[in-house]
Amino acid sequence: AQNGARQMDLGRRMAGTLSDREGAGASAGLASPARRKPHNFHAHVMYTLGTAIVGGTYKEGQILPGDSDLIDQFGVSRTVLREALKTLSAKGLVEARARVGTRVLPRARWNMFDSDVLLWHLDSGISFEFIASLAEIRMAVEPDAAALAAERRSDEQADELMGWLRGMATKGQSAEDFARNDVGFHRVVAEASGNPFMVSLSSVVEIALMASFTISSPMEGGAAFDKAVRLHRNIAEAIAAKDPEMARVAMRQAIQSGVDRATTTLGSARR
Amino acid sequence: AQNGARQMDLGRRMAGTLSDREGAGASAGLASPARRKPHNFHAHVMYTLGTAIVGGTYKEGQILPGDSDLIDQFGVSRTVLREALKTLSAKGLVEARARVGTRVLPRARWNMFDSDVLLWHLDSGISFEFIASLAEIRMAVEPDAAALAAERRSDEQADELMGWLRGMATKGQSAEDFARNDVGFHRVVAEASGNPFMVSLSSVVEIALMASFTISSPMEGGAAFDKAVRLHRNIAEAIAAKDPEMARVAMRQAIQSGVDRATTTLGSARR
DNA sequence: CTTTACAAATAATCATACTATATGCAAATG
DNA sequence: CATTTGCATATAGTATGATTATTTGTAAAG
Repeated sequence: AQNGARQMDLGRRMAGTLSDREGAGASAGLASPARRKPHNFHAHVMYTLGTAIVGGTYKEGQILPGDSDLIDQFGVSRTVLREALKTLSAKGLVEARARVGTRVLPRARWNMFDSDVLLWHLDSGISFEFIASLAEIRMAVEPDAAALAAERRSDEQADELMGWLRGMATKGQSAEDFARNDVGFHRVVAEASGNPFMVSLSSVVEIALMASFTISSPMEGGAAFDKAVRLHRNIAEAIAAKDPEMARVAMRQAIQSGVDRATTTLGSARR
Repeated sequence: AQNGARQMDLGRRMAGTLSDREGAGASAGLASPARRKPHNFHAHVMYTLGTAIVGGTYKEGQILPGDSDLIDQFGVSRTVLREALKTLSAKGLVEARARVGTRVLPRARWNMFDSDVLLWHLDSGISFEFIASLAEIRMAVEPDAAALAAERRSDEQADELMGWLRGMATKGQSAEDFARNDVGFHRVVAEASGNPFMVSLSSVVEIALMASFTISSPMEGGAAFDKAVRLHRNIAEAIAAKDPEMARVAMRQAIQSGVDRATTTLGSARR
């Protein structure tokens, strides 16, 4: 029952499916606006399955539907489906074995430092504990990164830091612009640390910051804005002065301040 | 020039290629013995390209050969090649764009916390700086993980910790067994921290520890062995006593000791 | 009860054809 | 002459059907 003159309308059928996805995927796409990644079939399947797994629709150890079922469900070819599954496998979410199917791996094997996995977590319901965990990791790594940066920074990097700081201090900018400057600042600190792992962690920090700002931006209150700028200035100055301990403390304060703001806002919104 | 009665010997040809790879891949496979992952075509292509990129054969920003070239080079089908590239893409090593090819992304976008990426780094020449970076990350995160574990551990986890410690303290075991116990110990600490990111980092720690032991195992010297066991006992006891600060300090000492041993051995071997 | 052999299910691989998309060049336009 | 527009082309993306490999459950043999 799967033959006939079907090859003729392949193009039309595919175009139609693309449009359908564009329309149906709007609800999912809204969660993260202005993502400039090209969202093709493969990305759509990956996102849907990824959020379903992270969100608990498919629990750990569970076998998710076989190839043919998923093909029907998504209306894509086996090629696309398999590439999506391979991608999920690469991120440690699933493992495919012959005769048993594709199994969801235990959370311990998920690569939490993967940007996509992180985004899926945020998209599938932002939990208080998750934000706390994010904060703990930042609190563990970034102060050390700042200290290392104070020891190893180049002059150019010190200048870059001041540039982002000036951006943050600009009055009247949008919350998104402020976040962008904040992210840039922290990325340069990571780069200046000279440690590739710290740099890799920047993508995590980036997502954490963006998530924080969707909860509460320091732009809203003038006092919070001034405080954020002042704390970041302390970091930049400590790194410029090549003072590791001061950089460590300053970074700790800046992170703590941001986390406090986000958690209190989220906490009051819960009641 | 690519037709004829080829479909007839597909099976034979594939079986032959598999055997060839098994033989030719021995040089690459030797670097990591007893890896129980099923190494299929896809894994072979991924490993070869992955190490080539990480090792600098393909530099950042460079376009790697087109699909057809790589198909010829590896003797695999388009499906396999594309799945391998998708996997590399998932790990942030490359990005494919129509009309330009598959480009190697800047190192800053590589996911350094991916087990494969990490292994490829170690396989493509172990550098002094890389080990130092690994140590810096451990030093930043694991003491905090130990402190959190001291606050949040369950009684079962405290018992588990003691179990792994007993394993480490066992006399006359192989260096590999000792490493396994060490890895288990640190993984339980991460789990007890209750932070999924710490758990995810365990795979990094695992690889770091295994790499350290290929350089120098504390099994070699009796004094080093006793010291390692003693330092780990301090951690376990601090966590059992729910003393975060003591756990933090103890973990710091244990890591420092291991790193010192590895670096001095590596340093003296260099001269 | 253990081992071995077989069968079935499922992922893995292959081959080919076609579509979508981005880049560069050329022609048209101001 | 500079700028924009359109088209050709190269490359990745997608589709489909067929075949092989591998694992596991089950049944038969010991």
